[in-house]
Amino acid sequence: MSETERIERLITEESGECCAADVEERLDTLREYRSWADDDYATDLNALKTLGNDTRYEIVRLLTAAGRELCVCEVEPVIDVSDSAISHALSDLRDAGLVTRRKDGTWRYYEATERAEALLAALDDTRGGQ
Amino acid sequence: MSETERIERLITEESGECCAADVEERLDTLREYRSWADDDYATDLNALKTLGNDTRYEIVRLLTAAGRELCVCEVEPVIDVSDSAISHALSDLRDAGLVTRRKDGTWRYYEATERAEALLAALDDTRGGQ
DNA sequence: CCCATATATGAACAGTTGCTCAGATATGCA
DNA sequence: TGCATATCTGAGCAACTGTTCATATATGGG
Repeated sequence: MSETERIERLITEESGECCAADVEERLDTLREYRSWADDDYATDLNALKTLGNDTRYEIVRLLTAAGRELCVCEVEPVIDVSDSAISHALSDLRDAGLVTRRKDGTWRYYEATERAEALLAALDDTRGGQ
Repeated sequence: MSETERIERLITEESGECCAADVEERLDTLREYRSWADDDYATDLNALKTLGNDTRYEIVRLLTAAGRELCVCEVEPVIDVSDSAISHALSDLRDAGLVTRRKDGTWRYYEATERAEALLAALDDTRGGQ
């Protein structure tokens, strides 16, 4: 059973009839839907991948809840992994465009970006929806 | 070097002075930031984990671009993994609250939820921001 | 009731990920 | 310039994930 045949069967059930051209048209339309901007694709997906991890998600929630930049040493007492893991996490988050970094002496201050806040807000705004 | 000492040093640099009570207060505030709703936590994180995967992300983008429910057999010709992988992906997306399913005979129609659309919109709206 | 079709499920295995440990930078001060 | 502190980096390994293959379920029609 080829996929083309299945689409043909589907269209037949939907509209009562179906020719080869109908199948091609449907497939073209579907392929069209899939062709979104390729440059953004990797970046966007990476933002989701990066935020979709306990440690990194917790850090971003913390930064957002604080509503201000936090020093690495303020993050460490609250998040239960090693200092090294936090440093790795912050670095990944920065690469993903989810936090920014400011240097001040040996201190490093991190703050959630608009993008991170928008993603959390999307979650907050759609809770309980089906 | 304990974390408490580092916080003490930070506060001293920030405000010129720091006593033990200042450190405790700062730590309490930080811990407070971290105590968000625990029920939602797992659900929200799971939504991000689930969407942060090539196949599943592509499927959700496809459904959103289509702007209508799609039959499984319409998803399969466009996404380059086995039928089984697509079925697994759709099932995971449904568990995560990112798509809904409607049965019609042997066909299954899937559609992106508000939550999925909100997350994609958050990405779309914050592109190019630092 | 039996068969064909559409989709779902489970096991298994390769690939990826996230943690910790050890050590490397980098900054400020004596 | 040498030391202490704050943070970062890389390697290594255990744990997790995503895919495929084989098989199961479910629905409709003859």
